[in-house]
Amino acid sequence: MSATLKPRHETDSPKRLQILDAAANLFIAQGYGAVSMDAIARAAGVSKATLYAHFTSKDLLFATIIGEACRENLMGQWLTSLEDGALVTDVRAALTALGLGLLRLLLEERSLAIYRVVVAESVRFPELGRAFHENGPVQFRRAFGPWLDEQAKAGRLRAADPDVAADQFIGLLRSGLYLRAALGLPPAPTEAEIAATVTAAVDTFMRAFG
Amino acid sequence: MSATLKPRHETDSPKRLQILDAAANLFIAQGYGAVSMDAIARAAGVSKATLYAHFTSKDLLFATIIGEACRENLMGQWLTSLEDGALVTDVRAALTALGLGLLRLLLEERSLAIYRVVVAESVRFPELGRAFHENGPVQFRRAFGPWLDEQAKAGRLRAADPDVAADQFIGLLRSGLYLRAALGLPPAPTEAEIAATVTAAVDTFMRAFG
DNA sequence: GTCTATAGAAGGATAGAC
DNA sequence: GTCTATCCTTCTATAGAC
Repeated sequence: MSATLKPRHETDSPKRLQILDAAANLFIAQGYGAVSMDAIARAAGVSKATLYAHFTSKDLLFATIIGEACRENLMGQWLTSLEDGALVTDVRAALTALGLGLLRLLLEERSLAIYRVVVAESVRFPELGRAFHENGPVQFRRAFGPWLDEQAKAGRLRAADPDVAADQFIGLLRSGLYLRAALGLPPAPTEAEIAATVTAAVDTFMRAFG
Repeated sequence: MSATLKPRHETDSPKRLQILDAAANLFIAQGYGAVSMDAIARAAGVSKATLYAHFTSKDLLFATIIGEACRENLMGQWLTSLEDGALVTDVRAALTALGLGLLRLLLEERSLAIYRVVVAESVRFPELGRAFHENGPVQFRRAFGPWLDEQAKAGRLRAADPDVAADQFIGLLRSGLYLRAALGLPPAPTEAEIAATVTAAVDTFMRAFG
């Protein structure tokens, strides 16, 4: 339950990488309780003894893998789109591009699966909740807030608390569609629904802060 | 896995009610995988044989209990506040009262625990996702939408798609605080934070739809 | 209906050979 | 490091007595 959390390295043994990959797929898809160490060993093509030679417990393996999944930047990659030259002065276009990228990412099956696992196990594994929060909302605020301030200084947006505005933008994006998808309810979101949700979110945001 | 789902009745045997109560507390607090039938029997003060006499499988017991928890109206009780006479003509006050009631309810430890369990298990138990969605967002739309239409007809709100507006109001309420609480991250939300979140949500909503 | 006792399977973790 | 084989615990579910 307490040991060193080694991140993944290219120098890691092939077996270790096999274990990490197999366990990640299983844990992310099925959660902690539904996956056995037997199943992981089988999927990784190693014996259970080898598995335990690399990870001293199931808890440690789980925390390592899901923590790493959270740190693989849920949102960071999309924030750079705010720096796109053509969009700097067109607030609505910038928000729409950002919103589309973010919502598509949030609705990917892998993102949803990580969300389900983290929400389910964050009580027993508090470090997972912290990692998810830090790499999701917190990171978004850190990048989006300054951009909002910049736009406000340029007179293209009303001055407001940037953290609140950032949270509300995410909240608007996650309205409606997201919960349905997180619960796995059919029908799966269509690209048209995603676009409509983003448009509605940007409309509301611009009316409030434009 | 498939059997008749009997709801709770006053005519039910005391043992059955003991089982339902004990199992509900355990499942809601710890989820499906972490709770054993042994633990439920112990907490209910009955033997495992008695437990199985009432519920033919762990799956059935789990689905019965969580489904019932979803149908115990997560939101319905608060929608009546919209009919409060004094608030009919004061849109901002009505939204603030509604928002406070809803957000406080959503942040209760029991509501959060149900959310965690449903999100975690809705893939394996699709009926739970449906029950949660139907008794949460869908029911809210059904009550909030007509109220919005009414306000629009009275000229106190701008005409807009009531479903979208209802979803966005929930989205604004759940921005920031809610995810942190769902992940169990300290510090626990204070009443001041709740009030500030509601005020900010109503502000944004009124700027967009007022 | 309710209990004690237990079957039968699967779980996490380890010993010892190579 | 890696394997096979196995230990011990815990799990779901049931048989049989009252």
